[in-house]
Amino acid sequence: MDVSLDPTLGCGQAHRWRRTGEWWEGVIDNDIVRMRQTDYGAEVEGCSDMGRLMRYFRSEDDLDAIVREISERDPYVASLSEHCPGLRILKQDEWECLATYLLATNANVARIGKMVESVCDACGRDLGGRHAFPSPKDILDNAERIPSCRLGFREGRFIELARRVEDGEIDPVAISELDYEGCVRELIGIKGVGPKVADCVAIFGYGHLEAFPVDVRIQKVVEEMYGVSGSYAKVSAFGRERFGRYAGYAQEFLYHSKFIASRRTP
DNA sequence: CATCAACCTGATCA
DNA sequence: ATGATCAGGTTGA
Repeated sequence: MDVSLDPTLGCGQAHRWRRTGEWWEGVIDNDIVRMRQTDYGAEVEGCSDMGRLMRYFRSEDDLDAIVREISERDPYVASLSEHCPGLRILKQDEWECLATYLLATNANVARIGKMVESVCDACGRDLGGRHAFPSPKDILDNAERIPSCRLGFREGRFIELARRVEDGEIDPVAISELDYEGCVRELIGIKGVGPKVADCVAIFGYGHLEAFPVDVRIQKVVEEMYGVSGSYAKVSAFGRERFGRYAGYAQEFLYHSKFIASRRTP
């Protein structure tokens, strides 16, 4: 499997990966996984289920074919993939992805990571050094520790989400049966989940690669490059129609192009 | 349906 | 150093 760890794990799609020297350390389910880049792919330590790891990295995604397909619709955006070869969209755990992105509201990537790690430390199973992402029950059983995580206005939404999932009002597994539109419709009904978070969960948690999440950065790029602006619905629909079933990958390429541009311009 | 302030906190900027 | 600003948005008016 071809993969570049830096753009894949460091771009903010998953929030539990930390880089120390040449090693990336993260938590997948109940494993503390360490990875480092090799010529051909990645070296892995600590993973008890390589099949799970392959699914996590969506090893079935043929990156060249995806870029080719995007290229038929928009060669320029496809060419942006050269800035981040080996970038893969991840397939994260549904519940973890939903709960994590609920916390992402109006916070920067650094802060999201801290909130997530804090919640894991406070409520998740101790794996030895790192903690697993807590189940809804873990959160409810340790609710008194949540205030120390300093989630701010997200705290109430976070606990309510845990309660509704634990009570069966929300079923993250059942949502995986739905198509993209059904998935988003279902997610948006959750308090604290708007269109942006729903799209992120649809793509990173449920594997709907046609989702085109529009954050402030993508909003600016799309306006600059295509002159498209306006409501969330309008811009994200533009992305899906323009780039097709791999719009999510196109979104990543655009995201990284903006990153490079903004770092070059003081 | 579009617009807009308020929202917790902390990292970043002036 | 210390205060303003803003951040992978959502909500409710």
